[in-house]
Amino acid sequence: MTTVLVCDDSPLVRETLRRAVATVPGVERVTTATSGEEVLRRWGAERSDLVLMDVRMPGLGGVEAVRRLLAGDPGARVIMLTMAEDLDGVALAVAAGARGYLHKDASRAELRATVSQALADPTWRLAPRRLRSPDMGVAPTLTAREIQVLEGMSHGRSNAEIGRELFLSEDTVKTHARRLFKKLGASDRAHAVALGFRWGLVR
Amino acid sequence: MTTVLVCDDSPLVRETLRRAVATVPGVERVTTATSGEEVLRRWGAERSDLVLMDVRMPGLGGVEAVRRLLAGDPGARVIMLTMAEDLDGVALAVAAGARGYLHKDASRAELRATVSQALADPTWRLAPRRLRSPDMGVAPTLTAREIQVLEGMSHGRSNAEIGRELFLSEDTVKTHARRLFKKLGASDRAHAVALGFRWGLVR
DNA sequence: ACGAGCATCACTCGAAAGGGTTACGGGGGG
DNA sequence: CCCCCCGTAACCCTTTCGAGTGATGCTCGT
Repeated sequence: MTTVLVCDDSPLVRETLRRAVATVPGVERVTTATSGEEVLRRWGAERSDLVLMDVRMPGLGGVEAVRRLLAGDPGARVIMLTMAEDLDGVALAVAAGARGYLHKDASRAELRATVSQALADPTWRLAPRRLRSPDMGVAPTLTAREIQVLEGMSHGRSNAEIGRELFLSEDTVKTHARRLFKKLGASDRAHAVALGFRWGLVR
Repeated sequence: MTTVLVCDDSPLVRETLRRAVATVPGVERVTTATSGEEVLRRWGAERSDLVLMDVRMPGLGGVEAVRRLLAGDPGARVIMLTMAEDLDGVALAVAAGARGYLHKDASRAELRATVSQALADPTWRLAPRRLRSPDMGVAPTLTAREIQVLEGMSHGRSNAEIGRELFLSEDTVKTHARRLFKKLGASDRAHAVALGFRWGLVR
C-alpha cells in the first residue's frame, strides 16, 4: 500500500496538493496533516512512504519537524515544499535529511514527476545544494525562554527591556541571548532574528 | 462586468483561489497576477472590482503593493490573503488601506462569502484590528541601498562588513541603517530585520 | 532653476551588545 | 548517583551600535 502524507497548515494548499498527488500512478492513499506536530504524533501508528511537508508552518517549523521525524525513523522520505525562494529554509531542511524540495511554484506535472520518482527510487535524493554549514544536522532546538528572548529581540526590545518584561535580570537575558546565538549559529541579534524567521521559530 | 483579480506568487494557490472565486455568484471574470508589480503595471489598463492579494510575496511585498495601488487609485478594493497568523503584515496592510483580510486557512465557503460581501458593498471594510501604530499609512519604501544594507544585517554582518561588501565606508552604511530604521519604525537592527521579514522585504 | 530625495562620508558620544567566565539550584537520563 | 542541560545571575572588557549633526554631489521632476 503506497501512501503519501501531505502536510501543510493551509487547507486550501493541502487540498490542492492532495488532489494532485492522488493522480500520481502507483499512489494508493494520500493522507494529510496540518502540522509538523501531527505528523510526528501519528508517525508511530501509520507511516507513509513519502512525506510532502511545507517548510514554513506555524508552531514546529517544517525543518524542525523533518529533523525530529528522521531522528525517530531514519528511513523516512521527506520532500520539502516551499512557497518562494526560501533557500535558507530549504537548504537547512535538506541538510536535516529531507530528500529534496519542490517549489509550490512547480507545475502540477513537475510535482507529480518528482513524487513519482521519489516513490520509485527509495534512495532518490536531490543533489545537495549550497549547504552553508556541512555539519548542519544540528538542531536549533531553542528552549522556551530562548524563544521568548528571541521574540523580544524581533520586537526591537533591548536586553534590559526584555528582562523587565520577563522579570529577569538583564544579565540573565544576555545569557539566554548568547546561548541562542550559539544554537542558531548567529553572529548577532539581527542575524538571530533572521534565522528565527527562516526556521519558522518566530513570526 | 464584475471582475476579481487574484494575486499570489504560487501557481498552485493562485489556481485554487481562482477556481473558488469563480464560483461566487455575480463574479463574471477572474484574472490573475503573480506579483504586486504585475498588478500595478496592469492596473491602468484593466481595473478590477476587487483584488485578492497575498501579503507575503517575493519582490514587492503585498503590503507595499496595496499602498502603491491605493496611492494611484484610492477607490481600489483589496482583500489581503495571509497564510498563517501574520498579524503584523495584515495589520499593516489594513492600515495601508486594504479592506480586510482572509486567512488562506479560511474555508472555501468563508472565502466566497467574504468576496461576495465585499463586491456587494463597496464600502465594506473589516473592523480595524489592533493596528499598532495609528499613523501607519507611511510607506516602508526602502531604496535599493537600504535593502542591501538590511539584507546584510539579516546575514549577521556588521556595518563595517556590509561596507566592505558594498564598497562603502562604515559611516555610509550607518547612515543607510539609520534611515531605514526610521522608515520601518525599527528601534534597532534586529527589529528592522524582523519588520523586513514581516513586510516581505527580505527573506 | 530650484527643491526633494538619494548616496556618499565624517566626527562625536553615550549606550548597548557580545564574549568569556563563573556559579548555584533543579530536573531528568544514564 | 552523577552528569548534563536549563534557568537564573553576576563580573569584566572590548567592540559595535545608534543618535545627532553637518556636508557634498547627483538626478529627477516641476
